[in-house]
Amino acid sequence: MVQDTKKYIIKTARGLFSEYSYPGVSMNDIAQKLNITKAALYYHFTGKAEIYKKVLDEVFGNISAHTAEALSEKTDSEKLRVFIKNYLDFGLKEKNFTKALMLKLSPTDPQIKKHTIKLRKQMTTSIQPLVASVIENKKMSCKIDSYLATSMLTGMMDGLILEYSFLNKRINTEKMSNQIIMMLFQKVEV
Amino acid sequence: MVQDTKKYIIKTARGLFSEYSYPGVSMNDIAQKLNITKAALYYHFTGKAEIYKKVLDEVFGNISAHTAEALSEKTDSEKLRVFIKNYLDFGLKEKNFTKALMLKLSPTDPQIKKHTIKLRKQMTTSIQPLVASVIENKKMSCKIDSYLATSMLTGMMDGLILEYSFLNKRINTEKMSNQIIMMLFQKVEV
DNA sequence: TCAGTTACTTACCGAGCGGTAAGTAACCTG
DNA sequence: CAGGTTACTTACCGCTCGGTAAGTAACTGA
Repeated sequence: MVQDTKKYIIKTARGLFSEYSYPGVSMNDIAQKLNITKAALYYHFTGKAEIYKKVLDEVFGNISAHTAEALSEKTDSEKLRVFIKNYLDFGLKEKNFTKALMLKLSPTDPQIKKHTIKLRKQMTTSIQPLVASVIENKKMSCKIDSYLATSMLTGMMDGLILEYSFLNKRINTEKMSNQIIMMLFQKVEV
Repeated sequence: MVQDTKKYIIKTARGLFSEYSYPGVSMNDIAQKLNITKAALYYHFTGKAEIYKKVLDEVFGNISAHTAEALSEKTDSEKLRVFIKNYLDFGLKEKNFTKALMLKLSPTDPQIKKHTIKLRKQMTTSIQPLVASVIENKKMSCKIDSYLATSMLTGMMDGLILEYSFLNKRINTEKMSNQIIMMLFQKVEV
């Protein structure tokens, strides 16, 4: 059962990367947690970078799924609300990981950085139209570029996730997502 | 001239930490850039952590100065605008540094993390009253906690800084600061 | 039964890390 | 001019890192 072992390695690695970030996790750490030797990891993968990339793919797969779920809501503002909530929930759960590392950060390996940028761009592209339509429908007092607004939204969410997990604060994502929408798009939803 | 050498070391270390982050810079890197040996650094400082802390103090000193400058403006909204612009300018200039690392991130050394939290809290505390008054005066459609709003503001700025420097995008901080105010506080300033 | 593959382990490598002990030139002071 | 201090350098330490070569049980198919 090669695939099972591989999947189990990825799963374990993901947990560690999520908790301690890429440079904070060694091949030995991963092997120890699996009760195997480091060399065994090199039987299944070409190296640390490959494992990390596979983890990244999985994480972005989850984000895509959450985004798709949000986009299946009825109204635009509801789509946005669910997207924000899902993103916050996910980011806070995957601590050091979705949080900061994969999104941006210490790109020691240029290939990993490239891969990350590609995946992240996919996500941004998928929600930008939504942000654009929300901005237009909500009659802002002044025109705002939808790309910038999307950056502000994702930037703000990332920033908040970083802030709260850094300070180990509790966060009510339900309330928070409503307040973000209220602040950014002037739409109040009790 | 002990002090001169020390200051020069700090200055050089700051540049490197800013560019490559704490774990990305070794004592050898710092020494090499100064054309001295690694051991010489240990003559002046107890270790890497001490150098980093000194750098952190300097950086936060700069931020405090910028904040004070902003707070000396006449109107609240102008204070806020200048603060945001200064913060963005500074964050983008000090790349990997103010950007992410010192703000939050891989706190291998718990002492450094503690130090960072303390310094960061100082900054937040100094602008929260400003945010509070801006919120109140701008008659939002719904009450928002000033602490949360401050977190959203700083989180958003950090997020944007991260985003733009990660993707190596140019950024017009003048325009950006106006748009942030517009989005967050419904105040337009051409 | 026996060769071949699979899924590992044991034992190692060289490089780089933070940090230190000992030595040494240059200077200042009595 | 001796003695001590200052500001270093040379040479090392132990450790961990990512990665590899070689060996080995367990299973598989002819």
